Amino acid sequence: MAKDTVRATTPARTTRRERKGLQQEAAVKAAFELAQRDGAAGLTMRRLGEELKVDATTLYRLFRDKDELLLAVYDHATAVELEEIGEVPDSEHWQDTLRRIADRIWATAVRSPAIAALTFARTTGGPAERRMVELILETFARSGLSREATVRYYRAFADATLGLAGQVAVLATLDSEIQAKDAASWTRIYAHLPDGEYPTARAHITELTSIDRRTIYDLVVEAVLAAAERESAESA
Amino acid sequence: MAKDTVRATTPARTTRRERKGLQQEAAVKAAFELAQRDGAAGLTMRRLGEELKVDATTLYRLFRDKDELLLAVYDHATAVELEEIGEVPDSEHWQDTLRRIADRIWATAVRSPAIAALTFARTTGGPAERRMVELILETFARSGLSREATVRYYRAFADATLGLAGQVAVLATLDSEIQAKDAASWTRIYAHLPDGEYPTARAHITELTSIDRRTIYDLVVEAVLAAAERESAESA
DNA sequence: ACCTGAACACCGTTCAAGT
DNA sequence: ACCTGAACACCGTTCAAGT
Repeated sequence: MAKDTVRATTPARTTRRERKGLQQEAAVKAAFELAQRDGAAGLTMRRLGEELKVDATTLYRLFRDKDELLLAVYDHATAVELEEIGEVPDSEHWQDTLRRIADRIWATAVRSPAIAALTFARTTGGPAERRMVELILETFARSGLSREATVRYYRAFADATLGLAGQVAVLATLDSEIQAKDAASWTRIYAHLPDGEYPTARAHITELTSIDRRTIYDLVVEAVLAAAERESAESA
Repeated sequence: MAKDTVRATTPARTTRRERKGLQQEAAVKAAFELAQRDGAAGLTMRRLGEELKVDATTLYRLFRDKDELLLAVYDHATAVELEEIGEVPDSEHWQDTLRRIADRIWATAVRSPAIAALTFARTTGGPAERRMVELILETFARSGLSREATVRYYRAFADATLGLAGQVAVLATLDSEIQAKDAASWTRIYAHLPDGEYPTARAHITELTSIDRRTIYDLVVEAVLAAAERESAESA
């Protein structure tokens, strides 16, 4: 519990900047846990202040506004991802590396939907994001793609994974009542409509109700990897 | 200007249900325009009430809550998309139909970012959404895929396009200051770092700064279509 | 039958005042 | 030098009261 680190209880031999850094770290950690526990709606400046036993307005000396705090929290989540991905063995095929990365991005969205939902479309500008960019670029570059194509596929991979993971995250932050409604939408809508109205949807009702989001995520990831592979084979 | 339709100024020969339907329609249209004009943050119940010259709380007889209103607005946007897509000629290749659909989904996100950002991860349950589902399913089914694969690719296509379009939409709803920061992030971050730190990112800096989001969108769409084509060729 | 408006329980953020 | 707390300008939503 480093809760009180936001207060000036640090020893005298730290510079102002170091102290501020530590306070930010403590606030980010607390915000992360708060969002985890109480969801996106629970992460407010007042509640975070309470958690840190500090007046909410004090947080504005640590972060310019709530947005900046959110981005810092998201970068923290990315740092965790990177740690889980760990070292990339030299022998690992570039596609397998990307599959592992995609898997961790998904895991973050499932574990921390509140944070992911709030920031999936954003650039954090933080150190973890930079390392992640470097890793994905490096990996596509290994495939033998041109510089231009490497960047194109890096972006396709990053945006598609974050976009799809963002959807699950947003959904997970909604009321469980709405989630249930969303999950049952196929049967709810099509099971009780006149026969002629949506013939194709009705003909596929079994398949529509049984497919899961992770399958779709993997399908899109594989489609992007396959396209990259084909393009690198062509240029070789 | 059908502004006052929310008030009970309709002739006596309409049932209560018809009247409510008209009022809902007028509210949805006004909400759509309000979001267009003032952005996501501008679409509040009070402001919508003002626009319709009705007390904000009156809207709660038309929609259970703000979420329900939002979904109705999103369904309205989907209806516009469908109109723009128009009839699908029998001669059109299934991939070209899907390209046109993807293009209109993108257009909605660019034109109505506030609405798209608020609802891209959601199911509206409305009539336009049902017709859209029917159209996309129908089109994939034309490719000769199995029932199971048709549904798989329908979802991959729909989720990927909405996810990516959702990202541009969310970005477009942010302060223009933040948008500029986001757009310039590559040069801002990597141009001023020590040489050894992110070698791959630095080596790709020109390409990273020049790529645009629409190129990435099209790349992902094409990757999904190519995967569908290969799978349908295999099963044939 | 329909609509209003006061009220509740919140938000993010600013800034003068305290220690 | 640092932190507080009152205050501002908002939210979505409920419900008793009006016409």
